[in-house]
Amino acid sequence: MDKATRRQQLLHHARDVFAKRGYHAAKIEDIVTAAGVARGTFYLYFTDKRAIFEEIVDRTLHRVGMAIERVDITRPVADQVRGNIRRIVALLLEDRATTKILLASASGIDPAFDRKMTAFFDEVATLLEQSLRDGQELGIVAKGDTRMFAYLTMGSLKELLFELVVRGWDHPEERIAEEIFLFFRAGYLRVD
Amino acid sequence: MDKATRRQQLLHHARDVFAKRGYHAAKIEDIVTAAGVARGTFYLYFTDKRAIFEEIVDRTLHRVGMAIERVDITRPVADQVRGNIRRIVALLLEDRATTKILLASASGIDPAFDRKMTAFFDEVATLLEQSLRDGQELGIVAKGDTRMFAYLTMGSLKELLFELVVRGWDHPEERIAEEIFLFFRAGYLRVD
Amino acid sequence: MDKATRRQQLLHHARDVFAKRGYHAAKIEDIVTAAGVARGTFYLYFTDKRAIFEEIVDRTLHRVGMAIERVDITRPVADQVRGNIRRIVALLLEDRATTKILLASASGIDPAFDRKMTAFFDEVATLLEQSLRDGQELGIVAKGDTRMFAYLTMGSLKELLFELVVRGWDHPEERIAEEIFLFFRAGYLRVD
Amino acid sequence: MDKATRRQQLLHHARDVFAKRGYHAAKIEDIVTAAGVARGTFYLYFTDKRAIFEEIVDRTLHRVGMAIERVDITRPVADQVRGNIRRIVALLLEDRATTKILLASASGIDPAFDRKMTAFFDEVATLLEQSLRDGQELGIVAKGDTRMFAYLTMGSLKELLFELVVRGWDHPEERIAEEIFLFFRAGYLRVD
DNA sequence: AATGAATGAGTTTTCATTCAT
DNA sequence: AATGAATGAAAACTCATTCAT
Repeated sequence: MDKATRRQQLLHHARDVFAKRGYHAAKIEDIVTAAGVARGTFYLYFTDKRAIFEEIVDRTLHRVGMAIERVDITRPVADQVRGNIRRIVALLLEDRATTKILLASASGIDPAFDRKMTAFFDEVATLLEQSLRDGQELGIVAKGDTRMFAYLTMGSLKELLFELVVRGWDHPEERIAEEIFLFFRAGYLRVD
Repeated sequence: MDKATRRQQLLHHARDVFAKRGYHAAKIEDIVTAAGVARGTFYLYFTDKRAIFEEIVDRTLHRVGMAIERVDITRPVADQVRGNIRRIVALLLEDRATTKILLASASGIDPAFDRKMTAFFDEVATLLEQSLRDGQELGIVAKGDTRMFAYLTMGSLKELLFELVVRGWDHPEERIAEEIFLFFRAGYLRVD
Repeated sequence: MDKATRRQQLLHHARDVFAKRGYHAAKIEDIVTAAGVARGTFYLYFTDKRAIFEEIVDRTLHRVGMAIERVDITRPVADQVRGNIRRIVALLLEDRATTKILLASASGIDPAFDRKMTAFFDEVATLLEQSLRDGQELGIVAKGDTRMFAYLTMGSLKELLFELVVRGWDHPEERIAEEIFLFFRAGYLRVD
Repeated sequence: MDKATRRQQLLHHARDVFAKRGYHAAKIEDIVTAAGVARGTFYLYFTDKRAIFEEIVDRTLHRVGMAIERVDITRPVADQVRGNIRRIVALLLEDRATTKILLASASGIDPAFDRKMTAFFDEVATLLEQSLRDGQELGIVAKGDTRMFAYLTMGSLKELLFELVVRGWDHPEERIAEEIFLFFRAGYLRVD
């Protein structure tokens, strides 16, 4: 087994252990047992527990970052928004273990790591906010605080994915993105 | 100092410590130092670290539960919904330290505790879902999966409060509830 | 048992363990077993293994430093030199375990500690050198490199004490200082 | 590269690593990296870390042993003593890395090794003592404890070389032996 | 009730040594 | 012979909890 494969193997099992137990309850022992290697082997590939956790999280954060495309307001907007939602949802449902880690345990690790997560979501919020501002100028986004819209958007997505992935709520995957889109477009309350 | 006051004092300081450091990084030592009592005293009032954490969380969960009133569809709905949002937001912004704990560290404690948090949000989601179903029958809630609406609702609220409380985002408190209400009523996207 | 006594007890047993095994072979386990306390107790009194070792060494280094009196050249010199030698020898033979540590294991601990030892002996050498220079001006110290005389002096003392303490060489204690004095005064070779 | 050369290469680099870091801080990894061989290769040539260290030390101990010639009292003594000092000093200044190991880290390795060092210096002390006894009979060594003279001699030499090699004290090499000789012959104190 | 010293289980990490290739 | 990945024993250190005073 070559180095890269062994690394993958450790990442793979670590991901499962973190998803199952959470960061603090996950012991190096659990990871190496799952991977079927000796304790010392772990430290040949990762400097410490935090490093492997960070790598797992980073990889997916990066993919999520890549999945979000800035909305081009010179083209039809609806499908671009739908596309963004769809890509994020698909990506996060594809590797449920990592999504679980991301949404359920990637906080309270240590100050530096927490800052990193914060920074990521800040970045996404800022990206989103810019699009929303562009949209307001074109009249395709309602008036209101765009930062707040951004948080409301992220929060609703996060919670939904959390329920789907962490709590195993069963909902037809293909309809998720569309329903979220509709929620952003028209809310659900029909009162005056 | 009588028993009840001493308990309060410990709860108070524990809350601050948990809010500042998170559950795992918070040490009993930190709490008793902050409270100005001896280490052993802590265990006269609480069976263990988890117990005091749970009590802090429970108290607020309970208050949040109490703040949510089932919408009475025989009366005008809009203000009842507004009221629910307002009460939750007010309550959670009133004790920011506890809200911080609730939204940033109350997970990954241990399986039993995690289940309890899950159960609480399940309960809220179910309550919300019932209201949404009632609303659908009356035509004041859009068609669609009510469970999903419930999650989207909770998620957006949680994220917003998280940003306000944990990250210190500054937003005029009095307008928060109204803007959330509008978001649920009409979303923000104005595309076809 | 009060804190100070417990500290002393740990210092006492640690000294014996370090003297017997040397720094690296001495385990915290050995120390706490010898002291009859739990492992954690050790860390209530000392931050780590190095800290207790340093404290043991420092205490004696300090006493040795105090024992050396600058020779006052306006008064008869011989007895002052004798006094210095006598005090150092007496002090180091009084607590043989610590002297053993000082002469046999207080090196190779870590760079910072090694520098500290170095600094101490440098200081002693410098003190000695100054006295030797004063002596040269008065004609009671032979011409020659005073730094070298200082090292030769320290080295001969160190080795002798090492043999007495570490290797258990038996030599009448009361005559040691006088014989060393004679060695510095006249060497032993009687060749031309 | 043949076996003998590879061995030499490992010994050479091990010596440098031990000199730089000391026995305990020197890692096998450091040695093989310096030597440019694989970790496993090390164990083809040496049974363990101690073995290579011992070989480095032994080699020089042996050369020092060889350099000391028993003083022949039927011939002029002064130059024979001078010669002994000169040979030892030259030999130890020639390979400063090994001398550093010998004087700064060759203790606290393990009981067996420590005994070996002890035994070597015992042997030298005994050799020296015998010469000193012979000398006393001829009247060319002062009265006094010859064992003590032996230790004082060894100690002064060791410390001086330690300062020259380990601490980088700069002193004209050609004069060292002569000054030491003078020290043994007449000390430096000129008091009554 | 209050204290705070003592406890020791639990975990991470290091690194000399082994061994399959 | 050479390699270097794998091993696992060993040790330090932490901290929630207990308990004698």
